[in-house]
Amino acid sequence: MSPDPLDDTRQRLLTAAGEIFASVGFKGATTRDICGRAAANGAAINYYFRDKQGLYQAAVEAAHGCSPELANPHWPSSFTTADKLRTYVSKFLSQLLDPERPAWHARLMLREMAEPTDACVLLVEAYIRPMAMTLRAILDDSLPARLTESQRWMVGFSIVSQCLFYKTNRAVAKLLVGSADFNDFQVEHIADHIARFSLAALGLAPSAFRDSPAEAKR
Amino acid sequence: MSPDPLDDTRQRLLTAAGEIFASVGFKGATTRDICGRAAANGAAINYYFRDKQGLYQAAVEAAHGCSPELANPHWPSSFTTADKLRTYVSKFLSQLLDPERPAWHARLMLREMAEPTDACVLLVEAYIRPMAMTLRAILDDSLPARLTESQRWMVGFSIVSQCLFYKTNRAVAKLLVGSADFNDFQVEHIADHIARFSLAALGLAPSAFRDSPAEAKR
DNA sequence: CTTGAATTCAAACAAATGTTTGATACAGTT
DNA sequence: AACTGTATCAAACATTTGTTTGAATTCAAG
Repeated sequence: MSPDPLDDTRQRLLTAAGEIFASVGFKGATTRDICGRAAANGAAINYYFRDKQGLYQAAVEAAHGCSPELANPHWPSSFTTADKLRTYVSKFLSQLLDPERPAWHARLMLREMAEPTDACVLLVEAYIRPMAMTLRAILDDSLPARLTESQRWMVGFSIVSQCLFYKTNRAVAKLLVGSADFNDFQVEHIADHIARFSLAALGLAPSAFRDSPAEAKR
Repeated sequence: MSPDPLDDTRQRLLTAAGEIFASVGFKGATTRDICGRAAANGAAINYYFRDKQGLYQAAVEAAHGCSPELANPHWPSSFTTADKLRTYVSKFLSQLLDPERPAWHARLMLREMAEPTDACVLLVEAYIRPMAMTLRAILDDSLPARLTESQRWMVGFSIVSQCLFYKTNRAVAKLLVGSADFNDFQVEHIADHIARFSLAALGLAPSAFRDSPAEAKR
C-alpha cells in the first residue's frame, strides 16, 4: 500500500492539483504540469482518479475542513453581538488574505464559487453553509423579528461580500487606490473598517462616517 | 474595404469573441468556436488580430463605453446624497444583473477584474475609474473631512462589493438561500436592501435592522 | 521462491487547438 | 487589360493535451 501516507503519490497529486487548479483554473491547468509538480508519472492521474475531472473534484473535496473556528466557534460569554461580528469579520478576512497559508484552499473555493461546476453543491453544503450559519446566528441575535428569511440572508451577504471583495478584486482595488495608499490596506485595517461599517448599518454602533451623529438629512 | 461596417467580418469576430470569452474565459474559448459563431474563416483571427491574445485584448477594449449614465450622470438638483446613492446602486446593479443586455460586456469585465491580464490596467482606467469617481464624489459630499483617502476608498468598496457579490456569487447565494426564497432576490429588492444598509452605515438614515433606534448595546 | 496484485513508468495515441500557407476572388487604379 | 492590395477560404501544420497501453517494478502473502 502506501509507505508514508503523507508522501503518497495520490496525496502529492491532490495537493499539486489543488495549487495549480487554484491558480489557473480547470482548463488552464495541464495534467503534465500537475504530474510534474507532484513528481508523478503522467498516467498517475488516470490511475488514481479516472480522469482530470475526477482529480479536480477530489481536489475540491480535499480543500475543505480547514476553518473550524468559523464553522462552530465558542465565544467568551462576555461577548456582545458587536464583539462576535467583529471577530467573525476579522477571522474570515484573515483566512482569505493571510499570505501565509496553503492559500490554495481559499482560492480554489472562490474559483468554484464564481464559476460553479458539479463540485459546487458539495462545497456549499460541506464548507460554506456552516460558516454562513454562524454568521446568521450572530445576526439573528440582533435583527428584529419582522425581517423575512430573504432579508436576513441579504444582511449576511452584505457583510461577507465586503470581505470577499478584497480577495477577488484585490488587483483592481490596488490599481484604483494607487500602490502608495494601498499600503494602508492591511488585513486589520480592512477588517476594522468592514466591522465599523456593518455595525453602523445594523444600528449596533453610531456611524463613524458622519461628523455629528445628530443630523441625518443631506 | 467593408461594405457594411456593422456586418464587417472584423466586427462579427469582436462580438462573437466577446460573448464566448465572457462565458468560458480565455483558455476555455477556442478559436474555432469563435470563428464558427462569427461565420468567419479560421484564419480571420490571425489576419485581423495577429493572434488569439490580440483578439482578446481587442474584445476587452471594445467592451467599454457602455454605461455613460454611471460615468458622468446628471442628477436632478433636488437630489440629496441619499437619493444619489440609491440611484447609483440601482443603476449599477441593473447593469450587472439585467438578464436582457449584451451582458457579455459586464461579464467580460468582471472576468478580467477577477483574473487580471495585461488588459486590466487599460480597463480600469477607461471604464472603472470613471464610475468609481462618481461614487467617490457622491460619498465625499457627506463623509467627514477627517477621513483619509484610503478610508474613503474603503467606504466606496463596501458599497460596490455588495453589488458585485450578486453577480459573481449568484450561484452560491441561490444554493444557500434555496430556490424558493431566491425569488425574492429581484434587482429592485437587492438594490433597495443595499441602499438601506449602506445609508444606515453612513449615518444618512436610521438603521432598518433594529427594532428600537434608541438602545445600541447587545 | 513463487504468485499475484498494486503501483510506476516510458512510450505512444488520438483528438483538439492556434497558427500558417498558398490559392482564389474581388475591388479599385493606371 | 494588366496590376495591386485587400479579403476570404480550404487545407495543412506543428504543438499541446488528456488518455491509453503494455511492460517493468515493487512488495506483501502463501
